[in-house]
Amino acid sequence: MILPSWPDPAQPAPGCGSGTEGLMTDNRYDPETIEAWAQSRWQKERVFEVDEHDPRPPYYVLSMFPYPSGRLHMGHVRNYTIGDVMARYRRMKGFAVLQPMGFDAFGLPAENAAIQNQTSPARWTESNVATMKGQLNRLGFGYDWRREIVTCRPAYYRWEQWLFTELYRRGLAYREKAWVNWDPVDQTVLANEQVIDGRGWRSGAPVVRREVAQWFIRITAYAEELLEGLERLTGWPEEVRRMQRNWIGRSSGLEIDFERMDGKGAIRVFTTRADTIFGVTYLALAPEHPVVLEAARTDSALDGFVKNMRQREMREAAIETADRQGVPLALRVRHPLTGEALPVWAASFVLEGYGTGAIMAVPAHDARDHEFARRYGLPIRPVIHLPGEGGADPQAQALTAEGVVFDSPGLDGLDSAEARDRVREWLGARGAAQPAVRYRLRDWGVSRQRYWGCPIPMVHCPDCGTVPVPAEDLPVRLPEDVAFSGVSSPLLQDERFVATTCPNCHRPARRETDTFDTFMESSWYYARYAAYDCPDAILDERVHHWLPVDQYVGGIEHAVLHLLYARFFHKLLRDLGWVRGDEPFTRLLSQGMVLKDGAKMSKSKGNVVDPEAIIARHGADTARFFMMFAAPPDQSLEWSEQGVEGAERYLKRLWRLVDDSASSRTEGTVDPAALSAEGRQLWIRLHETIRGVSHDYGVRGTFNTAMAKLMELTNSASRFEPSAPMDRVLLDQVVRTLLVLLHPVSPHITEALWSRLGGTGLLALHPWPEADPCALEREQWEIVVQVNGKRRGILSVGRDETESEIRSRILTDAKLARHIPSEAVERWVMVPGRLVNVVLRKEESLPP
RNA sequence: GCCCAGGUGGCGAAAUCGGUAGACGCAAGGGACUUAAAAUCCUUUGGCCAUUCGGCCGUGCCGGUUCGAGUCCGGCCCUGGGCACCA
Repeated sequence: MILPSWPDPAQPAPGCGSGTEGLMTDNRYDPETIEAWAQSRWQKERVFEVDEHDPRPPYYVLSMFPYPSGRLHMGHVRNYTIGDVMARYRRMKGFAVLQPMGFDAFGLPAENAAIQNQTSPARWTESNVATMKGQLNRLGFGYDWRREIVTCRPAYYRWEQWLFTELYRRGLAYREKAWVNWDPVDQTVLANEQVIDGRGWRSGAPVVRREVAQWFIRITAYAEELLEGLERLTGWPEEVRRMQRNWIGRSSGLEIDFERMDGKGAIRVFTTRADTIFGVTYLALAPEHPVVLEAARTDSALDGFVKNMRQREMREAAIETADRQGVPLALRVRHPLTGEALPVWAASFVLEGYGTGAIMAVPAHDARDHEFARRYGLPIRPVIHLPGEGGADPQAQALTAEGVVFDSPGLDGLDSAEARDRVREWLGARGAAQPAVRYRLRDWGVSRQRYWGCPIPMVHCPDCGTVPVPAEDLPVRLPEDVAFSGVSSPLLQDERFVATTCPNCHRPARRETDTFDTFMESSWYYARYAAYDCPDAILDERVHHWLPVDQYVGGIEHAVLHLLYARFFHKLLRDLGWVRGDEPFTRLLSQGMVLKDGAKMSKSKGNVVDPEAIIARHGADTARFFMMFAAPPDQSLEWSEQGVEGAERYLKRLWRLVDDSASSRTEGTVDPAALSAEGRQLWIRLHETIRGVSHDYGVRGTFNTAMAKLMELTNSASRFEPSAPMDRVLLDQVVRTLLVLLHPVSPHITEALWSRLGGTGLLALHPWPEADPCALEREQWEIVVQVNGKRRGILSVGRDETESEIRSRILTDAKLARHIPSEAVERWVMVPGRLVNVVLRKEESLPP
């Protein structure tokens, strides 16, 4: 028996890839050696490097880039394996696949680590980047590393700064004093998206309210488009779309003016229930509402209440749902329809940031208004009832559902929707109301009082005010040799950074010391990969070749943070003329978490499994195989050391199959007519596997079922004993096809075995096989025979057998017929190729 | 409280369009090989009844539609996730 010997990793085989030269004669499966060998082959052949001149059609696969925390964790391994499998599959399908990788390198952990380890955030970060890059390569992921983006490098962030100044010039970025979420541990402001259950998303500390001057980007200007665009994102999981829909939180209603009886103008409220306007018994204003603040100056009780509200923590505000407090103002307003004088209250449950910060309270039909009214003895006036129902006592409980209006002159008998229309017409005609659409979504606060982030390119000039840094002066470099002591940003004390001149008047001025929220960097990196080395602009025409991303892969935890911001930035870039199309990511796969003992892996739980240890023990191919086999990609995956061993056992079995079949294989073309009966079965199975696996990879994205099908075919091939000469040709075909189909998941072992079988070229570039339709056209089926829906047996049926032939065979089959008294058959349900159900008349069914 | 997923053997899971429930793998039991162990191979494995042929039950619970339901419909329970004073 002559087998090609192992290629020597030290002397990679030449491009033609016969792989016959080399020194190794050992037949053992040694992952470490073959993985290094395969990786050096791909690198030498530049398999993963693509550009826009490639004649193959483009396909862009992107996995969410990691924060360089130091080492990869299992979540990364899963995420990037899914991405790599999709990329390798599409490459074999003939696409020029762009799969880039980079690092989301700004962020707070670098500052903490720098203090702990007496190093600088820059050095710490860059060293982590190097480590993690090595780990990614060790796993065999096929990235075009020429395009690498490390976001803390000026070549990248200068364009982020430039983009921000453009937005500023267009009024899409602005600075404003605002009540913000302040994280007292991280000493910084948080966006609403970054507050989870009243706590900072990273520190976990209770967030407090503070009024600080902040930079904002006007995401609300795109709220409608961001919402509407979700409808067309059919390649996204419904779950993510729903979460974004909730987050944007559109509601449409009416803004209504209530005239102040002191003659000083009006208070404007926002309501979605104008149909209840005759049920209004008071107005409630947020504690931060300007009218409240003004009144508090001369009202000490009110002033105390306002100060108290300001100090409460966000979390308490959430818990205190039941505790609705308020203080009355010495002010009345006029009801716009009845002219009645209504009291005005400052109330804890009204939010300054939503609507107009003021509501018309209808205690009979709103649970919050109701509780507040009961607590302070305010009147409750029902104006809605449900048709055909006596209904509960409106004094005891609010009726919040829509219904039919009563006790409302001019609206009586109308349903809620009709009544709203009429109120809008009445008040609109008098200029006392206008339709309004409000969103839960707020403008994105992007200022962070941290050091390790992208400097906000603005200068504060005593004479000219806030001035953007001109494009030719960008980037504003973040000084990297800083003295690092405590929690506050070293930029505040760094005169070399802060002291500058005004770009306008050239007199001394001060730089902005806030840095950007790190979600800024990840909002546009997908586009920069396409124009990674463009030196004089943010992007260039190459983005039109690659964008949008065909397949994006990442964790569900970014459903409303990163994925909403990136969609927003894409629209900004589109409106500035840099990209085409409305959405950045056509298809999205949200992969599930990696669990151990039913819980998310974390240091505090002590259940972390280090990917590097797994690779050292079992090899990258085994790790990748297990990740794909153990669960569908969008579900959580339970880590199992025994499962990993099972995956390794499978790869060893495949290795042995190639070895063992060496003497019984013959190269050539399969002629189905010349196969033995068993050979024909295997041939059919081969082509069914090709069809099934292709469907699983390309359409369903269920890699676990694809692996199961490959294991079945492997088992069949191992058991197969060739009898006809053509059987030997078939066996060769099956073994080779197995390698091709498994390659996206376990690329190294398959590349090595391919080389060993004398396969031409690199398997990584081998065309994907097509199933032979002749093999899929079956001549024989096993169909199930049921009697009254109960399975009673199985019957082998030929393609040409008629229904009546099948029926008579069932009635004469000894095992089946005893369940069927022939005179009792009521009807035959026949599903071709599937089953036959014999339905008996009830009273004549046989007892067991 | 509102919205959304999910609940299938001892475990991870499969069943793709309403048509054989448990593919594939893990674990466990039995056996082969071995002086022995590891590795590997063969074999059994949802529950109950039966010496055998075989039968009955079984996809969270209760009901319904259907010749036929893990899959569709109604109600409920549990787990996980998202949102949560949004007017």
